[in-house]
Amino acid sequence: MSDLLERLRGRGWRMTAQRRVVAEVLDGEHVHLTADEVHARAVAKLPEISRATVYNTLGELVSLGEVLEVTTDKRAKRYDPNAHRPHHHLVCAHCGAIRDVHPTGNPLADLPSSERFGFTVSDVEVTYRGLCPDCAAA
Amino acid sequence: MSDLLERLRGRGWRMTAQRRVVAEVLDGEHVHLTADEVHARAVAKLPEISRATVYNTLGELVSLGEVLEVTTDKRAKRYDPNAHRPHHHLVCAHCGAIRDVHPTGNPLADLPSSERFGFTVSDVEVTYRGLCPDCAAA
DNA sequence: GACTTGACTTAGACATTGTCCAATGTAGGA
DNA sequence: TCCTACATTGGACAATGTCTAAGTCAAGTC
Repeated sequence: MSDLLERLRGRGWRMTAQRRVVAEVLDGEHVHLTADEVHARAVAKLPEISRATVYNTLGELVSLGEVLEVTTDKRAKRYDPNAHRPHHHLVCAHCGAIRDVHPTGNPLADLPSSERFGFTVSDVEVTYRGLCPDCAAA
Repeated sequence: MSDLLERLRGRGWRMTAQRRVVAEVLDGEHVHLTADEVHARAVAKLPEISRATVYNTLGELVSLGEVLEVTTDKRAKRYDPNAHRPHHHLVCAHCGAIRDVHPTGNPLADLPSSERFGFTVSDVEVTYRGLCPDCAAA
């Protein structure tokens, strides 16, 4: 919970009301919010917070590795506070619903060095696509 | 080459100059173009083509399964004409360079049904991230 | 070849998402 | 308490994509 705030303080973050609110919004939610949704919820707690600050703060949280950026669709980036447990995503192609999933296997190991073209590969993002039960029924 | 045009005609596409140009641009390029880049190249061949038409046509090509939509970064969607050979992507986190890669293994098989939450999973997109040789050297 | 029709294209306004900047405010140390 | 560097603000701006009304044209029909 406020583990997050503690960690941030420990990293030399200057603690402002705005940053606390953004961290709280992410910390309290186990969903995948867009920047705008984060802003909307932050405004509910602190009406004068600006959009630029939310973007800045999200960017900083991402650089610090506290939050993951997920780009499941063409629209907005989404922010996933569940950064400390590696996982991937399952997205409904119709309604956009997102679930966290934990596949077996290790995709990084599946990329032979002959297929790496000299890149230093550090990360892999797997997005499964399909229809959620509701959309499949419709 | 004009296989693509033939297939499209066979599917009842009304063949217009604009659609032919967009199909040619994609067909001739083995790279990953953004919608705007496709538009720029289409304009070179047919100056009066409009942005809306390029977007429409790209959308149709994607629905028909002739072209893949790739969202490797927050910016623009990219269009990959290599839709008939399944592959994944390796992206440089610094300069955005993209390479097609062919990992071993089958990520779809790695998602147990207990992790599918009732979804009908039909597709998987794997994006490896890292640094390309040039950016790693810098 | 001319006609007809409905699908296609166009230009530009609009929407969404994200970035940037100069002016102002403030957290935290001295 | 005061200072100062860092953070925030608000609004302009940029990039990407969507929508619409009006005009255009491909392809079938005669």
